Amino acid sequence: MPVSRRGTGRLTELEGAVLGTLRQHAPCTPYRIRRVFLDSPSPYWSGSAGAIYPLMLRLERQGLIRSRPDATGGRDGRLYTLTPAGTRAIREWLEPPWPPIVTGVPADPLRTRVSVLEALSPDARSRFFREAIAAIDQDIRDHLADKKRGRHANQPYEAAVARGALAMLRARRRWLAETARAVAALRR
Amino acid sequence: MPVSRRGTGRLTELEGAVLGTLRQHAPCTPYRIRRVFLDSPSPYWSGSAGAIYPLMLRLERQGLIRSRPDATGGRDGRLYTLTPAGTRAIREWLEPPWPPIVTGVPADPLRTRVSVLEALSPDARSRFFREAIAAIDQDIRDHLADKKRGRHANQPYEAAVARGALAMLRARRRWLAETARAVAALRR
DNA sequence: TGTGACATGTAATATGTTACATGATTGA
DNA sequence: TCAATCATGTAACATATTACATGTCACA
Repeated sequence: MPVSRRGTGRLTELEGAVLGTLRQHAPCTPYRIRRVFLDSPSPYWSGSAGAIYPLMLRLERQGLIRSRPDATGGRDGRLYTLTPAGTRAIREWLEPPWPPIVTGVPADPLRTRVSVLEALSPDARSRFFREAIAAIDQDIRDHLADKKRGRHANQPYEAAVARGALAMLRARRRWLAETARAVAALRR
Repeated sequence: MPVSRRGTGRLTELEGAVLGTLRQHAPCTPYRIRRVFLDSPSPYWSGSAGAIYPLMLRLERQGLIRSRPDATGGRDGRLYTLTPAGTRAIREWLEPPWPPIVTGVPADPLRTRVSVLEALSPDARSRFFREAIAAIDQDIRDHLADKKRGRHANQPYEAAVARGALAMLRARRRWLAETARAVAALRR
C-alpha cells in the first residue's frame, strides 16, 4: 500500500526522509541515501532500489533536488543536492500542523495481533508473549550495543532518535509483560 | 507503499486485521468490518472502501472466507464468514516466527522528523516540541475519555490493546519532553 | 580468473488511496 | 421533499516490493 497519506501539498514520509537524509549528506548519490536506510536499525525503512531511484527522479522533476553527473564512482551515476524549493519543502514537512497519522498512536503489528489473540489456544497465547518478549529483548540488546559502540556520539538529533527507539521498545516490553500476566490470570 | 511486506505464504497486516475482525463479527458485511477500522482510534487503519471490498474478494478467491447473499440491508450485499483455511491462516499469522517488521521498533513519524530537526531554526524547533506534545496530550485525553465511557469493558484483549496504545502515547510524550530539554540545553 | 560486494538502474506486479457512481434509509 | 448518512461497489492512479540485468572493484 501507499503507506503514507499525503497531506495537501505535502511530502510523504519517504520523501521527507529522503530529502532530510540528502540534506545531511549532500552532495551524494542515491545509493548513499539507500545505505542510510539499509543501515538503519528500524525494519520499516527498506531502502529498496526500486523505491529510491524512481523517487529521486520524481523529486528532481518537481524541482526539489538537482543532480550533476558523477564520474568518481566505478559506473556513471549522479550526485544530488537540495534546491531552495527542496529546503522549503523539508521545513513545511517538519512543521505543524501535521496530519493525524503523524502525532496519533503509531501502528504496532504486535498490538494488532493482540486484538486477535482469542483465536489462539491458551498455550499458544503464552508462547506468543514469551517469544514476543524475547524478540524485543534481543532488539534492546542490539540497540544498547550500538550505543556502547558510540554510534551517534556528537550527533544530538540522531542520539535522540536512538533514545526514542529504545524508549518505545522498553514501553512495549513492559506492556507485553503486563498483558501476559493479565491473560494468564483470565485462564483461572 | 505496500506498507506490509508479506512473509512467505503469510498474510499482510491488513489481511490479518480483516480476517481477525471478521472472526469476531461473522457473519457480517464488508461494511461492518470497515466500520471497525473507521471507528478505531488509530489513524493507521483508513478503512477505505477501495481497500476492503477488493481485499475481501481476493480472500474469497483464495478460499479463506466464504460469502452468501444478504437481503436484510437496503441494497444487495454479501455476508461473509471464515472458512477453516481462513482460521488456520489467522493462526499462522498470529504465531511466531514473525518477520522483523512485527517485533522491531515500530515506525514513528515524529521520530523520523526529529532526525531532520536540524533543518529548523531554534524557535521553530521549540514550536515543534510544543505542538507535538500538545497533540499527544489531546490524544491521551481522548483515550482516557474512551476508557471512562467503558469501551472494551469485559473485552480483555481489546482492553489490553487500548492500554498498549495509551502506554505508547505516554512513552512518546516523555521522550519528546526529554528531547525538548536536551535540545534547549544545546542552544546555550 | 572467478567470486562476492558495491552500485545503478528498470520492469512486472501488487495493493492502497482518492474520487466517483449509485441506491436505500432517516429525519428535519 | 431535501439533505445527510449508511452502504456497496468500481476505476484511475500512485507508489512500494520483488526480481532482474548490468557493470565495477577488491582480492584470493
